[in-house]
Amino acid sequence: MLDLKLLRDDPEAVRASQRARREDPDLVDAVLGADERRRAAIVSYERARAEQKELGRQVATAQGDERAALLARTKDLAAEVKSADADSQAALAEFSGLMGRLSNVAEPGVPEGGEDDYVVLEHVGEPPRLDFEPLDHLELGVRLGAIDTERGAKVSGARFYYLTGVGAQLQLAMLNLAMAQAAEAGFVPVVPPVLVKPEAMEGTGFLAQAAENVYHLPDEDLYLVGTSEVPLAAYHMDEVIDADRLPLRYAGWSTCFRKEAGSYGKDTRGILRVHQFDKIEMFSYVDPADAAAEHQRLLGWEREMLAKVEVPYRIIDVAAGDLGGSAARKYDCEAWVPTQGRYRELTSTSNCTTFQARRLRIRMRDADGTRPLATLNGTLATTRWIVAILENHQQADGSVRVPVALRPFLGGREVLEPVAKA
RNA sequence: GGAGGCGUCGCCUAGUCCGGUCUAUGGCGCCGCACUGCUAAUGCGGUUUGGGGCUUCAACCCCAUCGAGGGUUCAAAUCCCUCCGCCUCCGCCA
Repeated sequence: MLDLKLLRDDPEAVRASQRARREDPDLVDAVLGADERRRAAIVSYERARAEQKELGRQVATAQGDERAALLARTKDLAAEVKSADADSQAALAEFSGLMGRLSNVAEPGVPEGGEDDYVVLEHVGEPPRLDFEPLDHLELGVRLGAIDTERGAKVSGARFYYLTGVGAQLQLAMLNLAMAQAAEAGFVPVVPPVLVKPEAMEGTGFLAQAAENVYHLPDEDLYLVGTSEVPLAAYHMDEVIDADRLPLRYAGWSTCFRKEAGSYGKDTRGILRVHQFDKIEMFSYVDPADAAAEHQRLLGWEREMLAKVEVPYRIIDVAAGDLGGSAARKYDCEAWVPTQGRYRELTSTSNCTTFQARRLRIRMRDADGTRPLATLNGTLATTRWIVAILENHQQADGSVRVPVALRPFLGGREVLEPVAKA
């Protein structure tokens, strides 16, 4: 939810942001109009209700004819209150519907434009110079006995897979390494629920543009989360947090589910784009004044983790039109994938400012009072990282060198060797 | 899954049977003030949350809020319905 005060005080700023996001700037005026109508309706209702209450007090003590007369008057008032209440509820529903469609205001400096208008901030590491024809991650995964997409499809359908043997161990090692790093940095490790109520999904902004990618269980009206950001954000829903407890940092480990609607034919090979994967997600609750700095810190922890798996990557500043509704700014780290000759997203960190906190009613309290805090999130490791690790560390004989930091989590193993086909 | 109990403004709690100054009681905690060598104790005042009005600010006023949402009624913490959560017992089962 956008800050209504900001919207009232500086609608032009919100219009500009909507334009930069390639969303409808006229929505701003529609929301402001609905806000006016809502306020007027509230005033009418409160006036009628106050009168009704006053008369009610008199009825309570009146006797005889006086009481009968009062009752007649208050009967009419009851009808008035009822209709004023209906009006204000309708006005509120209209307002909320429109307000909910407004995206967060992009941070100053965010590149304008859409998906392809990102700005590359930095390159880290060099793509490996391979003096042999590289195999792609699936070919490598099959040879290592690590990835089985055929059986994944047999059992569950397209975009499902089994991680087996060293594949399963590699994923566990990577996730454990990430969780260890997060814990070291002061994050509270969390294994959250992955089925959540509509309120949690709605509050984090995933039932807007991203709705088509969300799995829903209609019998129970529960949603499968596409990221632990959802349960980590909703964790403090409806709470007021003392400022001296901030920042609160959580690292969630969860399986993530995405329908990948609209990506037919894209990345169908291997485990780059799948319906189910595992992820370690960092999530921070901070004072809004500290949000931009926290965003940089999250990016820093992502860089630290990427360095540990020794893959070359670049950092991009995602353009306004590609931010998603909740984020004010988003940085992605994209790893080099040798067989594709391009960079692919491994992490994404978003500053959602107070947008999610308003929807989820999460506030902070300090000497200045109670107000919404800021939430931020960032990826620390996902199943997809296996793609980059296998491809960048492959050797001519089809074996894969294990990055040094991962070795303790893989029983000291330095190389993953091909196995006979199962 | 079945039966029963419970849910009150930080925590505990009165009120619910029998609707009306409930404009929600009291205690604890917390904040302010007073008193007091310090601390403690005591006294007085304040202390849910959200929204609106009026305001330089504060004060003040109004509306909503007794798990959530409906309903009955002139009037609901109180009566009725649905849902949610917690507890106890029974059943079932990884």
